Amino acid sequence: MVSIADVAQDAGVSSSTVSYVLSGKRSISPETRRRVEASIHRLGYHPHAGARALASSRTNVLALIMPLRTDIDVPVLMGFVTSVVTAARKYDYDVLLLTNDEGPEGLRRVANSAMADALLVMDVEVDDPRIPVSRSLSCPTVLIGLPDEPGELSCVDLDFSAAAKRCVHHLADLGHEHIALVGPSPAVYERGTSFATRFLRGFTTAARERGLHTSSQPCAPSYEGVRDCLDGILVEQPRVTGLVVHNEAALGTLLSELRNRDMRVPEDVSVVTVSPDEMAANWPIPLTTVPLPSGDIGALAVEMAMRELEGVKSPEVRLLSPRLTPARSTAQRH
Amino acid sequence: MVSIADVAQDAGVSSSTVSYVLSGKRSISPETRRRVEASIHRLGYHPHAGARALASSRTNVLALIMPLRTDIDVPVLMGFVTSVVTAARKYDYDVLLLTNDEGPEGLRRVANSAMADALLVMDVEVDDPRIPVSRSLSCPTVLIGLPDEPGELSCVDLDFSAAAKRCVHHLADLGHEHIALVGPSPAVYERGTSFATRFLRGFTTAARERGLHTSSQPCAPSYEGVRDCLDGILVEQPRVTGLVVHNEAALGTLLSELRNRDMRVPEDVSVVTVSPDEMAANWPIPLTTVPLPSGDIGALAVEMAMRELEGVKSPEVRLLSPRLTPARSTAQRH
DNA sequence: TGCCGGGGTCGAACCGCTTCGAGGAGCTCG
DNA sequence: CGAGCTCCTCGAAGCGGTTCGACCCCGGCA
Repeated sequence: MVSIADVAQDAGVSSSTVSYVLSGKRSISPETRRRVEASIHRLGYHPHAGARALASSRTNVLALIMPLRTDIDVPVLMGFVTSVVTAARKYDYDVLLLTNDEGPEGLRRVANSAMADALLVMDVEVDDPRIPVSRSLSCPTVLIGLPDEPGELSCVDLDFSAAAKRCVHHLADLGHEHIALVGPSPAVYERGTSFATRFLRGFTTAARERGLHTSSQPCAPSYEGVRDCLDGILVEQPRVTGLVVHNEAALGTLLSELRNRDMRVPEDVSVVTVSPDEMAANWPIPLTTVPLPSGDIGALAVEMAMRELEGVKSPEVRLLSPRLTPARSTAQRH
Repeated sequence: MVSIADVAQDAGVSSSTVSYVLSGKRSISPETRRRVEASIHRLGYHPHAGARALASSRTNVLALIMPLRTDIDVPVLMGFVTSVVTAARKYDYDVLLLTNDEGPEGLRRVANSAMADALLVMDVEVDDPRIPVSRSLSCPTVLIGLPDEPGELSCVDLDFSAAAKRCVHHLADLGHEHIALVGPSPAVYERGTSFATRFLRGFTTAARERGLHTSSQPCAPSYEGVRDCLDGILVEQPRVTGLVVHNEAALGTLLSELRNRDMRVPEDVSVVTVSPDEMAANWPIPLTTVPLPSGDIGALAVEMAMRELEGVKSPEVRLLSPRLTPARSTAQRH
């Protein structure tokens, strides 16, 4: 392994000089800098990450805690993960990926053994056991999601309440009076996942404001789940003409099932959905969508972590405002 | 931060004794061990990862290099990622997640700066620039996928050739004589992704053996892509009664489109597909499937890396044999 | 001419852990 | 009774960086 001493010798300087060339924390004469950089390049020197972490108590690593669930929307999850990794690299950070099956103890392990400088926690629940732990950790933490009591922790998320309202207003503006929400899997509600409840609340609030008749049903992402969900809705709202779908995984099956039942989109029923950026256009009918900007959220989470590491920024809660992209799946009520 | 010296002092022993308690590399009297463990627990001691890596030149970290593509099957990718992380934890390893947009240089960076003990490379192409680099790295590497020349590197993958054959034989056994392959996105073929070509080869070979008429088309995962793909197939094989779908992302759209065209499954056309474990049952018609065991593959990749780290095992190529799970989407030809 | 100041470089201490050689205690055996 | 073991524990030397104080050299100024 080529070490800083090798570079120093090769360049005819001391190893501290090499270190300063690398970190830029002291001024170095142009000539020396040139020689050192040449040696670094020629020897293919890469600083030993462990040694660096030990000496500087900085790892240049971000820990990302990922849910290990099957009921969650996989593309959205993947969107977070890739955007976090990509954004982190821009700051010369790498990403350590953890699953939350270690529970809160996993956070403690990673933070206390100095494997990462900051924690990004995904899929936080309304009352998440990981929150008190990370608060006690003196390690900057950014939550992707919004718990009931963020306390001193930063949060980023889509403003799901506003997103739901936007969907409802869109349908109301088109004259729909009976609308329904196809929600996430029942399990998502049961464990108190924050975005689901926020969306539901936004939905009902906006519908009440506009004087709409509503129904809302969770929806397991299997064929049976979709069928039951639709049955449930039609019992509660036989005259439903507008559907808000907050369940990416069930979307395809739902559209098939609508056609099975001769409910044409958008002639008989308008459909508006919350789903990952790219997917909306790839359906037989282009869907009216509130995009879920997982890329933006991931990148923002990284940025907030960086600000906290620089020490310049205190924790904050950032909820991105939703856009709605109209397409052919929603229409004026007949 | 609580260090090994704190523990040592608390337990009334030297820090090397604490180290040996932790590593088990020398025998320790039961009484001493008990005291040390109590102190560790009471102080909440976690060894400093960087210091440990520096001293032992072992990081207990695996680097996983992930593709950053949109044309790849996201759930499969996610299956790899989660199973790798989960399996790694069983060996007390963590996972550093990299994207391949750093290219081969990223591998070198991570290996040379001693951030990981081994490399797991996903989505390898037939002639992948990362292969010569990782071969030069003296860092155990496991490829998920199968390049043309693995050389001294380990590989794990599903035997896609066998998988294709199994699909073909299944259809042939049911009496189908005109079959077609709905392949992955054109981009996947263009960049020489190994599994696509292996599958295609298996498909044609088996079909020839059985004397079947075939067509094969790549398929972009949009509605237009599916439509064009189906059009192409029907031009080449107007009498097609069997479809092999090797494109998870397009599957839903494809099934809708078949119904649009009044091609009933399985009465008019049988459909067999390669797709992630869980999904097969969640369609309106349960699908005959060759499961793509991403969980097994990920776990196996980790295991192989561990063997190599222990130094007991030399590189090897492991191709998992496919199973075929019959369901209602394939039937005897009418 | 002598002094001061600052840019550029060096040496050494340290970060927290692993590991190796050494050594003390207690035992057996000749 | 001492030599020779085994079993357990200790001390110290690294591992490869960062960082701080010290030092040298040189130019400017009184």
